[in-house]
Amino acid sequence: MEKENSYRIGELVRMFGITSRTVRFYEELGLIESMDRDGSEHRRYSERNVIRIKRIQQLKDYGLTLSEISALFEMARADRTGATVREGLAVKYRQKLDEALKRRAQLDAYIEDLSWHVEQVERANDFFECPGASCATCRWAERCDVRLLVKRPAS
Amino acid sequence: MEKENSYRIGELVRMFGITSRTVRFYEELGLIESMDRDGSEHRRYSERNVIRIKRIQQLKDYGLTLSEISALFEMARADRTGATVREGLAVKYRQKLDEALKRRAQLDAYIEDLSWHVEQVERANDFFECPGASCATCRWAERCDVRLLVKRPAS
DNA sequence: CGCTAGCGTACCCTTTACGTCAACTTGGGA
DNA sequence: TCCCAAGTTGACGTAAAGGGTACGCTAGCG
Repeated sequence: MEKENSYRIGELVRMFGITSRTVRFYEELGLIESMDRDGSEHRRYSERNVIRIKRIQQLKDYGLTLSEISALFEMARADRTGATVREGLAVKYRQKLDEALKRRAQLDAYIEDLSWHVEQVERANDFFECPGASCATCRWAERCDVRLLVKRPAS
Repeated sequence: MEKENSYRIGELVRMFGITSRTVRFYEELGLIESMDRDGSEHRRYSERNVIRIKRIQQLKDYGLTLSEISALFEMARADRTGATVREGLAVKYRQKLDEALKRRAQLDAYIEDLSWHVEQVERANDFFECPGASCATCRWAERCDVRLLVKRPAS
């Protein structure tokens, strides 16, 4: 069996476009552990570690936090068949998907609202400054420095 | 001219469903200032302050950060005609709208991707654990504890 | 006068995913 | 052998928008 080749931290940095701080941070969290540094002071990483970092990045891309990822890894250590972990992952994915759908609904409403307001402010229907003493909206005789947005009528 | 009526901080709390800590925090940031406390130790707020808080909440709802709001207020202090501020506001709104549109595009892609993955993981096509020695994806003879997600094929 | 809810200041804490020193130590090429 | 880029530990900082607590003072009503 040939010697497993190993990477130095800087190589990971270049591979993934992350910083060495990140790698060490992941180690702190127990997400990865470097190979035995036997004697050397410098960390060495196996192919396995590389894959693990890729995995972390993928899960991160799908919206899992590092602590969720950590929990999954923890699970994996106890459950070598993978069934429980897969179940947990499915749950997480569904959960993130639900959240995303909810976010999208909110975002749509927000976009609609905001585009209406953009139009208003460009037509000067929405004042930031009270226009002066005769301002009908304000309840003060003198100038005021805030004025409410025109409320978007329910369509 | 009748005496301007004033509110105590607790009243604002009840009005807006915010905490007194928040009100004082806004004061710290210079977003609002209470009326002159002349003599009293307790803050008093005018109608003006009330409107201002409403204004802050509206701008916050449209995605402006407190520091952006602060910058606008700062502008308003210098520019009493309102033209510059309105311009600034329009720019901010457009900017937030653009960001929102971009976020929505990303979110849509994310949702599509993730729903595909949900399906995969439920069909057990996406392993968290390597299934064992015969695993075709892994490059090691022994078990490994991470395996890459199946990559979603470009449709 | 006395009570107590309300208000005051001042300080640290939260979350997430690292960034940024500082001050050394080490590894590997010339 | 020498040198310097690369690596090390450890501590502290950052953003955002307040939350939480401690502990003391006050306003205003009966």
